Amino acid sequence: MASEQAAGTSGRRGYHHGDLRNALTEAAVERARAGGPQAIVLRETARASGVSSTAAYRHFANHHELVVAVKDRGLAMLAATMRAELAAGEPCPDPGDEALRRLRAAGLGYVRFAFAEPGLFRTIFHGVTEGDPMIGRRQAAAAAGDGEGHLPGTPDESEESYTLMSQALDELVVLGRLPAERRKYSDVVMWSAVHGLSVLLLDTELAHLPDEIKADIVRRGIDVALNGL
Amino acid sequence: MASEQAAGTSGRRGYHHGDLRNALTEAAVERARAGGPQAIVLRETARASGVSSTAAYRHFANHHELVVAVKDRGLAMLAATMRAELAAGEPCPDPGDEALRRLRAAGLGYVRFAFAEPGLFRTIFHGVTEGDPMIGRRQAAAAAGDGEGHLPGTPDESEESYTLMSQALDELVVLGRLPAERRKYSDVVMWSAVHGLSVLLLDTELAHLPDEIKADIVRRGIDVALNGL
DNA sequence: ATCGAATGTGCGCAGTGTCAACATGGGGTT
DNA sequence: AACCCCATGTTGACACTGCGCACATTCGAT
Repeated sequence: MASEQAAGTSGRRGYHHGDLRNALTEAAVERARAGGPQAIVLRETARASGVSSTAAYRHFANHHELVVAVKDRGLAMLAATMRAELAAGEPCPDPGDEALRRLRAAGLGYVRFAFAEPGLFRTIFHGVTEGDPMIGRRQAAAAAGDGEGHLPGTPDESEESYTLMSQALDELVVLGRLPAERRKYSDVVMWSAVHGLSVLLLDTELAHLPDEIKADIVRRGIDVALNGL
Repeated sequence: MASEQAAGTSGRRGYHHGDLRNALTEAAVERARAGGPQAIVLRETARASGVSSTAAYRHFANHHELVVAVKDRGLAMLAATMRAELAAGEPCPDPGDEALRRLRAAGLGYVRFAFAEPGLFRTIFHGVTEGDPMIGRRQAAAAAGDGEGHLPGTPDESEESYTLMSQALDELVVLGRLPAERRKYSDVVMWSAVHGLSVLLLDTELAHLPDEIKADIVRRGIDVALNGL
């Protein structure tokens, strides 16, 4: 049969695609962006890549792994958005102010991403019920308190979005803007604050509020968290 | 045919069930408790109620409405848990302290419910993409600022869990423990704080942390929010 | 007693995730 | 350069889902 498939992103020259795993992931990401995690359907993703449904099983053990691949991309984009937000504002002269600015910017970037890519954001935090979103790599060898700031069982490496906020907090401690005793769970609390804001303003009655008000709420929420710390 | 179905919860005497809507909802709630929103599958729910799949469509327009019914039950249970938490601690003599205690208890109850019923909690906040969790009743007739505390587009009536926190905040203002200017988005911020904590400690690497540490984090998170307000 | 509206049943359709058996051809070995 | 292996794709099928349609049963007003 000579049916040249309309090769979407990366062409397929012959029987073998050459880069199917990527093509599938990208197609899945596109679906997730448009319709959230539920929109990631393996068969259609394969179809969109001009390939048979079962071909996907050569690159993903099952549907869930496809979703995980999308999550990873989403996480990367989240981190990118946060980094962009960091780079956007101009640095403050005082190192303490600068660290605080970075922390605030990181949080703002987090929420901004959620608003800009709700489908991906929802996909990142979805379908747990047995180990998922940032869960997975490395068992929680959790024996409490390693004395330092980081608590065990935390998504350190490989979770840039988390790291960005955590580092800013470390700086604040070094610069004396945050008492060391209060450092302990600050990263999680900060993360939880911006995450809560994102989810509520996205998946709740509050989603109907006009954008300006949402922005006010986000500002207020972040300020409250920073003050409280 | 004389096949007496093993009528699960509420018996079915004959051809007509008598209370199918409730039976279906309860069965669905049970599935959701065990497996989250994804576990709510219409056909099986009908099967569990000893009834044909399509019978469900006499009581729910579609699968989504079944899920909504479960959400409503979940919301009610959430409120109940929060109320229980309020009643648990003994009231403080000073009215200001008491209001603060209530606010903290409400937040704690929220998180406690999330931990106690993760399946229901996840179901409550799930599958949006077009109007859902507390969204739905009444369009956001949102014209900003009615001057008073409540902002338009907020789940006031019918959302007891929200009301509990909101009322405590109102009391704090009346008792002079919270400046009126800062009242404005405090309810949303408080809600978002406890929601963020719940989600992260439930659906994230952090879920692997030992319970005591989670409890510490929750305490810290709530304290930060209260301080920040 | 009768008849219409609720309510429940069976069957079928489209679509999904997944498996097993088979086809293809690119790359390393000779 | 010829050869064969095995990673990669393909077809077909199974079990399951949500949902619509036509039909059966029964409850409650008349």
